[in-house]
Amino acid sequence: MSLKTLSKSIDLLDCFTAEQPTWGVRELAKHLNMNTTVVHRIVSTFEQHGILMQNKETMKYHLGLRLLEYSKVVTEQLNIQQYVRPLLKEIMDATGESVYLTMLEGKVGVVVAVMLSTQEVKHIIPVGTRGPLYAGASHKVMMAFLDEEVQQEIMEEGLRSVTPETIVEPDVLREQLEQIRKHGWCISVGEFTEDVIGIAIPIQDSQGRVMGSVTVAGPKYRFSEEMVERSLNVLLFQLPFLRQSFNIISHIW
Amino acid sequence: MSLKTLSKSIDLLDCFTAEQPTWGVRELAKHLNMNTTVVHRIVSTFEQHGILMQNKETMKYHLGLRLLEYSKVVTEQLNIQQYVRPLLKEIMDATGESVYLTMLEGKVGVVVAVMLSTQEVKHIIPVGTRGPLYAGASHKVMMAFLDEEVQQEIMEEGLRSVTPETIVEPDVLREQLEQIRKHGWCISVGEFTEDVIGIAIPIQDSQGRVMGSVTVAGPKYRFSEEMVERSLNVLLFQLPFLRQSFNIISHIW
DNA sequence: TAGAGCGTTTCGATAATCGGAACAGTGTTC
DNA sequence: GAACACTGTTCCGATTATCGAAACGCTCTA
Repeated sequence: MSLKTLSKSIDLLDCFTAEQPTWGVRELAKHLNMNTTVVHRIVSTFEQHGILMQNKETMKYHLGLRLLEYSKVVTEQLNIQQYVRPLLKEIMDATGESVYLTMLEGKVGVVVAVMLSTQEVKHIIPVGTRGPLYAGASHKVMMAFLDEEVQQEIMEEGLRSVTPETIVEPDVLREQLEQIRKHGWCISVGEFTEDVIGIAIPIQDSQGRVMGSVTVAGPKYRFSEEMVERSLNVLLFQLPFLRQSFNIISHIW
Repeated sequence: MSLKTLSKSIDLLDCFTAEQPTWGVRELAKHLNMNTTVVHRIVSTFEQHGILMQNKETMKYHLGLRLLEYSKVVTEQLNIQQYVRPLLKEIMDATGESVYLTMLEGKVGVVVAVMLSTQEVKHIIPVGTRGPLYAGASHKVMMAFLDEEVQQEIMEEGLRSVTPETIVEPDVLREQLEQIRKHGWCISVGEFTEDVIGIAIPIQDSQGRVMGSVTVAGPKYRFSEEMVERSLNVLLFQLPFLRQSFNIISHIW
């Protein structure tokens, strides 16, 4: 069993998104079908701990700076600065395109580290971004190596378009996953971000379970056949080092 | 009044630090003087929401990836990428040293953006780091412009050494704050990090209230008198632009 | 094989949460 | 300028969710 009060409080916290980062008390109450008093108590408790902050002019609430500290602990624990980012940098230098480290969390992928291309035109997805496992190379390459029953569950929960290019046909997706397993890598065009190509390889632990993926991504027009092949070679060359870094991480996790 | 359950749950979350990022259920219960069952319920509720995660081998818990998303919303809201970081970059380019944007949160300072020096030897403090207002240039420069009663409260709560150089004498501190108000900037040596010089200016809103500070920091040996003066000039030159960026931010916050 | 440790579950006693109503503000409308 | 609508906030008795000792199932050590 779980704590109802805490669970509701977290649901409330989840309302604070990039799309709507500020909320009033009654506004939140309406949105969550909760009593105003209850929302107020939750919100003021969060405020006391720096997790929410109140704008004293508009009286509305927004996420607090304390959350930056939690996030700092997470990334430090992943040893991202020390182990992973140097590897991403090498891949970025060799390809010239943005590189992403994505991790598996249940049935979603989470971007945990980025190394941005130094070119003027580049692909940018911020750390912390989450998305469904069926859209985009970085996610599909993880989904392909999950148990079939989990894949089935994801498809039964419904495939929704992120972009017009997102695969929403279960049969098409199933066949693609089959191909990804066969090749050991995945290329997608515009499935998660329009006009962007992603090339991804999975990272597995010593028992062969997928933990995450590494992706090179950039604007379509820069990815000739030769460039695709080169990117893939760079990724596959770095794979053993990435695996090793992940083993260090997984000892902590 | 505040919610006891939620308050305790957040206290529990606060145990997960860089020093001790993983905890067992009974271990946490002992540390917090709480019942094991209670801790277990809190922990598993957090886990259901991705805020904590359990290592299925050691059975211990650690902070979850969901926290990265909250942090993403915070920084996006601050429009740090868009407005602030380019300014920090200019300061870094002009001085060659690491630059920090710190914000005031009650009686602590929180690092909300960094632009690291490209030199081999550099000062590094990660985003999300918190510290008392009496230690280091970035913090003292904010404290100096607070109401006197708040300053008094901070001193009454006790001044503890962060490094051997930290000012712990209330009278010395009071005089320094006086000087900072007079000059409009602050230089400190080794108060927050040993052998590191920090040069900071405050950022105030249109009503003159301190919102944060910007700091140039690097190893002591690189800061000649000339370099100190140059850094200060760079900071003061960028100040109006930084203020403007902060005004944009404060409209949202 | 016994013991000590772990995370987890159960269930009745307990105490914290809930929520309607009212308060104190601000800004808008007529 | 008074009535209204809207904020965030506080109060207090009824409600119900949380609490916690004890036990379970497991692993690891002696």
